[in-house]
Amino acid sequence: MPAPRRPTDAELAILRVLWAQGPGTVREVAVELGRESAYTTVLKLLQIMTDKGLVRRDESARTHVYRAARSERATQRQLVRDLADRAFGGSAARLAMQALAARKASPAELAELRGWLAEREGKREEAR
Amino acid sequence: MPAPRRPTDAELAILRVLWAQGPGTVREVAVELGRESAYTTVLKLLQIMTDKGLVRRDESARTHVYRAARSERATQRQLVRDLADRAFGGSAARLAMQALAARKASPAELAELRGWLAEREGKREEAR
DNA sequence: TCGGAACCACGAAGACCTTCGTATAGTCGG
DNA sequence: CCGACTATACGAAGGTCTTCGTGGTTCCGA
Repeated sequence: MPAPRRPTDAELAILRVLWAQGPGTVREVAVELGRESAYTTVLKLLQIMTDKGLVRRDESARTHVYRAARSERATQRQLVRDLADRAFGGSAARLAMQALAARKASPAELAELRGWLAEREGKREEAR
Repeated sequence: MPAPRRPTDAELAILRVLWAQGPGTVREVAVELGRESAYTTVLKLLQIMTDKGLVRRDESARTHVYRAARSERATQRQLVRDLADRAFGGSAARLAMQALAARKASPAELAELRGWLAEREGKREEAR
């Protein structure tokens, strides 16, 4: 089995729809993507993604139903790890700081992040 | 001017060398990359990157010297923003949290991150 | 039953990416 | 001056990505 490649841009756009809407048909995905891409383009991509293992296809009905093979979280982690390796010397923390600097986060998001860090701090204390 | 595309994998590998070592010749970059790619491959990529505006070339000497056109930080920000848009609904904070969850950060890095957040908190207080 | 609508499979075009071989020309030691 | 070494430029091959048209099938309403 060759090394798993990361999803391409067009593939990611389709995965976003499947994650948000749940499993769906080619038409449903195409409609959701708007008139950006023709029906057959979406079809072709989904076929390729099936071959790659990015989505799974239910062929029991005439109109096939596709669903994402991996969760949004798992895919996000893969992409983040990949970017950390390619551009941040493998450091996820440096990536995280650049992310916060690159785009303003809402107070709610910052609070969530602080909570997350505090919790981790707590666990470290416990481990002593 | 067309929309600036993000650096490709091979381009990023070269940029990493230029950021770490400072401006350099084709040979210096090729050596630093190891035997992964032939000299002429690096040359070709640097020529393309020059056309794209990713690097600048000093041709005053016979042996040209290349340097990154944009700083490492600026490029990292662009990549992070791009990934946030493509896979995190535009939220850099969610990206940051996934990054921290995806790969263990060292205590030093976590401390730095806490300090960064605390400082931001301070600034927000000041602004009142 | 018949014609249109919806479906899937397939192929091919065009754009990029990455690789490297070959051609050509400047440089320098002997 | 000449050969070896270095440099740049260029072209082409082979791969991936994205797009969409065409063809063939199935379904369904009139």
